Amino acid sequence: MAEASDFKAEPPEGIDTLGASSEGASLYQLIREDIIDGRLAANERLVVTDLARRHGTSTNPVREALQLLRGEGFVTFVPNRGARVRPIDQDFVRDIYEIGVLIEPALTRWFVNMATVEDIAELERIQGLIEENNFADTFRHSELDTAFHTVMYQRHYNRHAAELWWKHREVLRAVSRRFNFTLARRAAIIREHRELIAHVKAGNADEAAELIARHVEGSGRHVLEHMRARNAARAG
Amino acid sequence: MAEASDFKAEPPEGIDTLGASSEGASLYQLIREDIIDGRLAANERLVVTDLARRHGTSTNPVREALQLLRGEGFVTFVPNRGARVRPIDQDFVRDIYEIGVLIEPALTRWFVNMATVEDIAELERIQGLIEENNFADTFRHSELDTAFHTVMYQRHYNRHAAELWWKHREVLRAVSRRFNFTLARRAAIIREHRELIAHVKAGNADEAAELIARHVEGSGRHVLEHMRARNAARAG
DNA sequence: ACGCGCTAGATCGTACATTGTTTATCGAAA
DNA sequence: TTTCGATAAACAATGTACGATCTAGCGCGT
Repeated sequence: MAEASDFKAEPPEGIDTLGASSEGASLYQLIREDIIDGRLAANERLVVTDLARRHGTSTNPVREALQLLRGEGFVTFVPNRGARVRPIDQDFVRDIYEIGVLIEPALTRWFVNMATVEDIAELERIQGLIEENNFADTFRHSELDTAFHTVMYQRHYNRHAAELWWKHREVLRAVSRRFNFTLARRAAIIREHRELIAHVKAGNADEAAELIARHVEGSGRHVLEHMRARNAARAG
Repeated sequence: MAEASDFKAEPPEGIDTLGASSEGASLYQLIREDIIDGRLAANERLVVTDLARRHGTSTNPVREALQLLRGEGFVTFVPNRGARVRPIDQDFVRDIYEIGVLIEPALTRWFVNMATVEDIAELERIQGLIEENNFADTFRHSELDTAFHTVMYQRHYNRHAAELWWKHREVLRAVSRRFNFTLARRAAIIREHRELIAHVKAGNADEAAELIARHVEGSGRHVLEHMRARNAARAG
């Protein structure tokens, strides 16, 4: 985590992102990304035979991948009628952001009290990269922003909460990648990140937590506005 | 929800508790309960062939059930080495309670602002049954207590949060069923429930939320103390 | 037009082949 | 004799193929 070119977002340690089997792993990830990135439409049927053919395997790995996705909430099942894509709509995104608003402040509070000099240096390094990039490459920004928050939550003792955050984050990252940042939002992100670092340095846990709550809420509002606008455009 | 004998805890609407396939459904539930109730030891290997034989099916339904459980976090997988039971230890329970402390107040706040006369009547009815039972039948208390909180969270617009709460609740219900309630805890539960109803009636959302936070935290502390004691006894 | 039955297609369960891992046994060296 | 190492055999996970069961959609008959 010291290379200047290192900006690929990594999950917090101890969280298994891989699928079960060698074949199943890629299948799981492929289908999942197809759902999150919107290549598979909402409520679309997931026919096992088709997926198997498309990915060049037999049906069994597909079935297991679908069950895994079901457990994670990305597909729904009706007995004897197969699987469907759970729609990642505004409600879904709103729900996730609201949970983030509740959980992230607590994670942040802990981080502020446990942050080392190296942590702060890492935060500032990533923040430097974020400002250097300055939203020119939105994909890169997305990765950097995720990395920024990962530094804070990575080592939290509540692995369950960290895992939850990461899973939500993966969805939101994919969703927000579809939109551009408004100028107001860009400014807010830079400002709030700087403020956050200042709070961490000063050890102001409460202020940091409160700031994160606003940060996440602002981020959610921003994405939801975009989704709403796009939906309106599509409908009109 | 009007019969006096109705005290079986039901999940909030819109949450699919059933497994995928007819056979797979029961398999999923059986294995899950074996894990939660502790009949399957922590980190125990889950051999597909064994489970299939034991439940009188072939391996495929077992594999799918395991993947489903993996997605829900009850089972861990290592490629080519199969599945293991994720230990439901003190850390796990603590993590879940801490998330509850963060989420439930928000759910409660919403409920207080949306509660109908019928909701309050239902709360009072269940509370009456709880006090009538007075912890004589701990299983029954567990169900009633779950029903009490379900009334509050059932119709929350954030389905994701409600679902999360329910999943956590199912685990905690099974864990806490193993222990008896201390007298202090019994008194606290009755008192806090009554207080909560009063807050709901008065429309004091903030007070109710704050009370729930304490309620959940107290419940968590109680269970964790029991677990700690049992572990100490086992080790000594 | 409406209902009934049939057929196409998909899910679900079983059986089997393949691949990788673990364990036990045997042999050689210390 | 013991210990280490290699090899082989048992075992279990993963992938493939197939048959049974269920659903849905279409056409036919009334």
